[in-house]
Amino acid sequence: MDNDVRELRTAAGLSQQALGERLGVSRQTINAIEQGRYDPSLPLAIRLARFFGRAVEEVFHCDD
Amino acid sequence: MDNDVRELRTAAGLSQQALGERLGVSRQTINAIEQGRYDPSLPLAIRLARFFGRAVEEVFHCDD
DNA sequence: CCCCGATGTCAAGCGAGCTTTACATGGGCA
DNA sequence: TGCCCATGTAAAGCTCGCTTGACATCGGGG
Repeated sequence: MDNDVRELRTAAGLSQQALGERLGVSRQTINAIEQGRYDPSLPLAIRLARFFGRAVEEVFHCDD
Repeated sequence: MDNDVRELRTAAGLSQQALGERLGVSRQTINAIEQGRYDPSLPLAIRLARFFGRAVEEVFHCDD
């Protein structure tokens, strides 16, 4: 399950810290998601996608 | 965070057990999600939405 | 050179997601 | 009546999602 969070975030000109604050999570959480260390919870995934104006499926890609 | 899983499942004529088997999770997991006892993980949410031919956001509604 | 913002990462801790096993209820059908 | 399917629920256990706090590195600007 990889994702486009880093590309979308940098394209938006935001730091991991800034994005975390906008979404109500810590910068470590954003970092872990970008690195693929774990998947976000469903509510966080929806907030992330909505923040970038994309569908969840467009931001998070299942590898199967 | 409520969802339309029960409606979609019954419309598809499937039992909780049958749906769980199709998606690779237990029937208790399907039951808990339908009852809103907890949210599915992101990969399971994507599998559920895809199974019913919907977008994740169409099946799972954030209450905010 | 020193400072600072941005990133990477670790450890400890807590609650959520999911499992298996098990027991209870209600409905339909022989 | 008895059986079976579907559903609801509970306990115990494991891993994951996320937190705070901390420390390390790198690059740029004074």
